[in-house]
Amino acid sequence: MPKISDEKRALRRLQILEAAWRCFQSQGLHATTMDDIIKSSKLSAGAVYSYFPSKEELILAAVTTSLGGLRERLEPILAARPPPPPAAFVEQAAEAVVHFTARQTYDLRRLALLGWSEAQRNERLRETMRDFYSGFRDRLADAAGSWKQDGLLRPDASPPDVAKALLAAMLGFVAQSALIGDVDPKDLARGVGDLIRARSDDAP
Amino acid sequence: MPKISDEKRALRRLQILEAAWRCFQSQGLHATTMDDIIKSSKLSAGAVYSYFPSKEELILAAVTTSLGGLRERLEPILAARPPPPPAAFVEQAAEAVVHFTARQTYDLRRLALLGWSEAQRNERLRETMRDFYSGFRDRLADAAGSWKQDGLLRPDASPPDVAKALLAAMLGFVAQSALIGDVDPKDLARGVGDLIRARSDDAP
Amino acid sequence: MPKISDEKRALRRLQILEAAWRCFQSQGLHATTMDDIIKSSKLSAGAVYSYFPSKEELILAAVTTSLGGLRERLEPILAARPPPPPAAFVEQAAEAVVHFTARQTYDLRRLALLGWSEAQRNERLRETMRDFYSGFRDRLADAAGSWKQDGLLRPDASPPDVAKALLAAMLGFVAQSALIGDVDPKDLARGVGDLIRARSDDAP
Amino acid sequence: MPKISDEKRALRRLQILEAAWRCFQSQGLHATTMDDIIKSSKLSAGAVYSYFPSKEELILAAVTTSLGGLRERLEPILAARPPPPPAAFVEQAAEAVVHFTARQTYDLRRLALLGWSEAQRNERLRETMRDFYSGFRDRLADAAGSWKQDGLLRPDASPPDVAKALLAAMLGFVAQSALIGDVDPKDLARGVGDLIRARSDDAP
DNA sequence: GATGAATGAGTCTTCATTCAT
DNA sequence: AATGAATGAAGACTCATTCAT
Repeated sequence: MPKISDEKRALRRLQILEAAWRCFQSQGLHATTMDDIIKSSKLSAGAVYSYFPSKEELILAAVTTSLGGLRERLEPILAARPPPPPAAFVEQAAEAVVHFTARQTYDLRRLALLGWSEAQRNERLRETMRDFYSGFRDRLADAAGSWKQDGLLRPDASPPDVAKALLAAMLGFVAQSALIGDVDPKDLARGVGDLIRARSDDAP
Repeated sequence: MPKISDEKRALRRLQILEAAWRCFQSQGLHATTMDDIIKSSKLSAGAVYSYFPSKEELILAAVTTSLGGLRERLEPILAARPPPPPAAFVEQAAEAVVHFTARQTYDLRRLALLGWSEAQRNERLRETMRDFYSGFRDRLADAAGSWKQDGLLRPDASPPDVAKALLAAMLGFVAQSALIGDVDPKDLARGVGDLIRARSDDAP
Repeated sequence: MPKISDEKRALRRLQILEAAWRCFQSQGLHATTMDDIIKSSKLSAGAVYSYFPSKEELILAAVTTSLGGLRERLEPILAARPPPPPAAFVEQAAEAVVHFTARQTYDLRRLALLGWSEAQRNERLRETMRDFYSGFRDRLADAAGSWKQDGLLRPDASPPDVAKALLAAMLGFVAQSALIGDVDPKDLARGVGDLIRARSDDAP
Repeated sequence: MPKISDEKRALRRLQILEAAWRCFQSQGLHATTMDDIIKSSKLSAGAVYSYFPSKEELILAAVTTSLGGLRERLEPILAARPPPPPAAFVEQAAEAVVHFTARQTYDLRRLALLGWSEAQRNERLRETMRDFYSGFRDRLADAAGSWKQDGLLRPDASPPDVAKALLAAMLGFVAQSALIGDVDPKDLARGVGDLIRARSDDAP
């Protein structure tokens, strides 16, 4: 197995994936035909099918790869110890999502919504996403545990629930910015911060 | 003078809509064929098409009607003065989403994700959703204004940003519970509450 | 059987026929749906079907009735004795076609082309048309016989062939004016006249 | 670099066109389903659609191609100088129509009537036909001018009107032979000749 | 009788996938 | 290995006709 060939293969794969991202994002998963992707990738039908055996696999790969890229971006934020306090944390994670978008030919936020929808009827995709998001949530819970330890959260705070709230904020940021479009990470962080600075005796 | 009463017409319409909800939610918007809906509605193709002129219209109606029902459920929560404090507010709104779901033959959360995805490529649906969600967010901003006035939020809090954060929490609750499935309104409220009770001097 | 009812029936029939003419002429025979005709006639589906048991019958009636009207218009021209000489004859007949058109809500020429086409695949229509046109041609042969007797045509002229040529001129006038649109009866008569006045020794 | 040669492509195209001609002519334009043509062409639906993007295009191509073939046949007759005298001219042109028919798998006369009818509601077809027939008529007017110059027509004859009369004779020949069926080019020529030899002082 | 809602077979067209060259 | 022409099952939608009210 010559090395060049492997490299070439990886390149080709990416070429197809990028074509798929472009198409999916502008037309949606189902309205995109294999022919659209084939044309956009500048390869032949046979070539594309030799890399991805079906449209479903291609969708799965497109989403999985995308999620993998995001995970890499998120990693340093999640790994920081001590973690940045909640509002800053949310802002940094939202920035990662936005920057990831800007860097590539595709918009992660729109692709995410497509993936969520598809996950409703695609078992494998659902599992992939569940793993990704619950893995992320576990890391958030770790961060919350750390905040609690540092006294940033009260002793009776529930890190898993804080993680749920923070994941909701993140997912909701993605949805909101794809659907309405006028939210940026700073807005979100400010809103979260304002809530954190609220008079706590009225919070049940 | 129609041979069929307005009442009956409305009933038939609902019959089709319920069939559509059932199908959409179990198979997704595009994987559902008109024939699935026709069979499920126990009507003929022609009859279905006399109520909804195309699949696209049917999708639009299914989503719009659903959103309308949710709006009604949310109304009393949004209209309460003074509004319940943030965490309670979020809990009640999330409860409305969950209860709405339980009451009908369909799961609003799953349908919502399908709608978000479809809105990426359907202009009219996108507008409908943008109107709905930004209308909802405006009401959230009103509530935030009220909290500020009552001293629940600090004088320098930004109600629009708080609204963005709260909408994100709501949308994210929907996504998270459709994707992972183990969140309930109380978890969310507790997490939000824990954040609110956080030591604010570390919130930037 | 009350007389009013019969009159009313005839009126209704005509009302439907006129609707059919309008639709056929603007959309063609097959692109016109029964619903178009029903709407245009201001009657109900059931009512229309009580007058004409199928679309095919309606087409047949529309064409037959139309042809009947034309026959009446043509009759005096065909019955004149001695008949007008060839060019004048052609002009008068063409005028009858054109005037017939102007008098009604429909354009006989366009309807004729639709009928010719339909006659290719509708046995009954084909027979109706064949009867009509060959009956007309027989009358033209009579006129040609008369011209021959009067010395207008040479003694060796063939009245049946002259009739074929004249029928061709008439049918061709209809087709040409529907397809190109810039022919009027006077043009046709002048052209025919110019040919008749040609130097006959070069005609084989 | 296509896997299939241009030659083969042209052959396949013709294969489909011939299937379409067969079907159209026996069932009419609208009663012919794409499936009829697909079956008759021995190709698959997808293959047929890769050559003709819609039924309408196929109809247009069937008619246009057919007209093109006729034009070639007519060309030498129109190009002869001096042109044959009127009756001979008409006979030769009618022969061309008849022979064209015999040579192929289709009957040009029947197809022509279908095309005329369709042209009523199809803009592009109407233009194609108008161009074809008025182009042909222009050539007829040239011939008439030549006859006039040669003294075959009187000095006051109107070549454009003579062309209209001759085009009418040709179109009418097509219609008459499709509708009644007992006319041949010789009959037509004889009838025209008899008219030309008529006593001209009675022609207005 | 009259109405018009309902029926459902039939149409055109698309598109994921294959396989001969 | 690569190509892209071909396949054909499946989908959205229409419309002549019927029949319950």
